Amino acid sequence: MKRPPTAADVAALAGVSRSAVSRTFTDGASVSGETRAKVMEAADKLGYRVNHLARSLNSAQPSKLVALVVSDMDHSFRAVTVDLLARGLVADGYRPFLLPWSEGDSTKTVIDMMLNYNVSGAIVTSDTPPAEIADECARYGVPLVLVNKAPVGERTARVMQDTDLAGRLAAQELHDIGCKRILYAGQRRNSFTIGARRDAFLDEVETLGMELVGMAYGTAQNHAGGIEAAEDFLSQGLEVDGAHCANDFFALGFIDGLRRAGHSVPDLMALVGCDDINEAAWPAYDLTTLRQDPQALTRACLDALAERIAAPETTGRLIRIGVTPVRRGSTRRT
Amino acid sequence: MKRPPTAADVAALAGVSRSAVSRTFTDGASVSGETRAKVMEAADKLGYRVNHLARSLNSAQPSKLVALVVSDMDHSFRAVTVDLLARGLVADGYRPFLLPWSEGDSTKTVIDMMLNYNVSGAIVTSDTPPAEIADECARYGVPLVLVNKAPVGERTARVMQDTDLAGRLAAQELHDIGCKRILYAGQRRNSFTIGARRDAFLDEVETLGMELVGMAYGTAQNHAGGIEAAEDFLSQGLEVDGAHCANDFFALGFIDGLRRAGHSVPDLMALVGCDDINEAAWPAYDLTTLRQDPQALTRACLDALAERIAAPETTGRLIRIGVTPVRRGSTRRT
DNA sequence: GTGATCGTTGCACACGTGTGCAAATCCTGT
DNA sequence: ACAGGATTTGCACACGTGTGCAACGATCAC
Repeated sequence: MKRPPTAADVAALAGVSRSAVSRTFTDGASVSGETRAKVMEAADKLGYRVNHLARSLNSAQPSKLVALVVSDMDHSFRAVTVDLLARGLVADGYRPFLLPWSEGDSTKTVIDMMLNYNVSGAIVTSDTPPAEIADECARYGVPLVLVNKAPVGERTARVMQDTDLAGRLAAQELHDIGCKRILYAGQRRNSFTIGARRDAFLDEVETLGMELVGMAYGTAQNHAGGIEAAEDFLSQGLEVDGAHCANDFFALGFIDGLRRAGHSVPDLMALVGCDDINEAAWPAYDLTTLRQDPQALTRACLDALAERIAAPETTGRLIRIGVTPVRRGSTRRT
Repeated sequence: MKRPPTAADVAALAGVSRSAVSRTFTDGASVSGETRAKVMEAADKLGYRVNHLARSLNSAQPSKLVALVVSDMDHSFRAVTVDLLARGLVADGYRPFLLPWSEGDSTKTVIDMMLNYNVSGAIVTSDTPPAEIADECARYGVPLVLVNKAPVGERTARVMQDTDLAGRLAAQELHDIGCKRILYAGQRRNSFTIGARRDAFLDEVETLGMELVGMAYGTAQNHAGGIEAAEDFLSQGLEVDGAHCANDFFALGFIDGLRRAGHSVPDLMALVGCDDINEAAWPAYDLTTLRQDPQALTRACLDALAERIAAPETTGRLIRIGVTPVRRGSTRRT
């Protein structure tokens, strides 16, 4: 097991100085075509690759490492987002570290990781906000982009859904098909984005002259939580003709919970979710929802990160991502 | 924007040599309690963190970086696996790079990434096998673990489902409830694991005295592919009482495709999938399947990787992960 | 008190790379 | 042929860390 070849090895074989090798692999450096050719040949023969770790040691060159702090990867929308973010980062020349974090985990590991490897930036897209992480980033001057999270610190950029628009659109969808008696189903203790969306929804329900008849709760914002919420709803004996769920995953569970009791959507009530995950379009559910474009979300994150890496002193910005209603069977009157 | 503090800064503040600082943060080094205390205080005041990039430059210490090459993150099982792998790696002190790769992408980026950052190992879990990646890893001596992929090279470890067992169990599940006329639905050009499982399935179908009536194809191994396969099946006018699908995602699509035409499972035919993704348990589908434990899969990968990092010269090994039948409504006779 | 032993400390080097600076080389115009 | 400029090259240093080696001081046994 021999160690990988270094620039010095290549220089020796090519009969030039080590500087020449370095310059050959540095964009915009001054090397003659002849030397470059000799170097390339020797490098190819030896299988030489520039060691980026050593390169980034030289403080002039930034490290190109970016931390990707993620939770709830089993949520379909999250998985897609992470995939797109990683792809985008790689395409832009960055190297994404994947740092899973879930409630209860120590934040120390994540923080150590970011600072020990002096990443040049971080994107945080976990639901429950580990404020410590943001604080430490701010303290050490690591550019930070938060996705769908409450503001933390002075200089962090934030990308989030236009929750106000989303909440209002959900209410309008129900209003448009003539709903009058409305239910909201979600988690009791909501995450930041979902909470804001719910508030906008409830507000618009009132504005449009519909009546909020009740709330149904589940303990998690996923399929299982939706089933619980359906049971909660049924146990209350409410009469309702339209509902909005915290997100699509929850809505699918809600539908399954209603079905288990012999009901069906939209016969029992019209239903609007949020996110437009792939599963929402499956014929078994055919869920009306509000599309949050993962491409747009991702692009905004990458732009914001690049901007903050270029000018770390900039004060934080908030970028809102729009939503589009996607009408499907769950709001189709039969 | 000031640069992060270095060991020299800490040494100056604490009034000791830089070596003392280094030794304070190195396990098993010889430092007196008094010096250690002074160093820790100074380090804390300055907010010093050891720079792991510089540390790993010293060839004695391995880099602790691991590449995670992944495709099809939108597949639920894949997302869960990646999450568990990343968690496990972080827990074991490694740092996972997330490298998305899909068919059509250049392998150059991935290979460059691994070699430029001289990762100490890599786990590849993309479906279509980029043999080049494995070849380059072998050439440069990067320990490699392949998940559910065809063998490549001499010294790569492989972790894969016991496809033979899985295929036979699928057939037996159908046989147990009295099926006689069997259908297989999947992709025409199968991935390695799915192909092997299909072969074992077809073999066992014959052994048990059932009849293979036909095949149905879709163009992708996901929900959309399953719908296509259902249409393909219906257009052939076959009579069938049991079927096995390439994987769960595909099976859910297959069910939806049959439903769209007014049929239902298991009334039209019994159905067995494979993987046991979360969605398979959803009441709308209630799919009988073969559980592939992601925890066991992940653990095996991490162990294999650790083993190969410790002794890179070892010849490749194949670790088989068992499967367990999970009986649900799709094979329940009404 | 003295010699031996052992834990602690600092110096200096190594790791692989980028780059400022000055020397050297090449090219061009007359 | 020669001056002057433009381009290329090599030297030496910097980046932040770990560690072998020798020196140093303390402790202990006699």
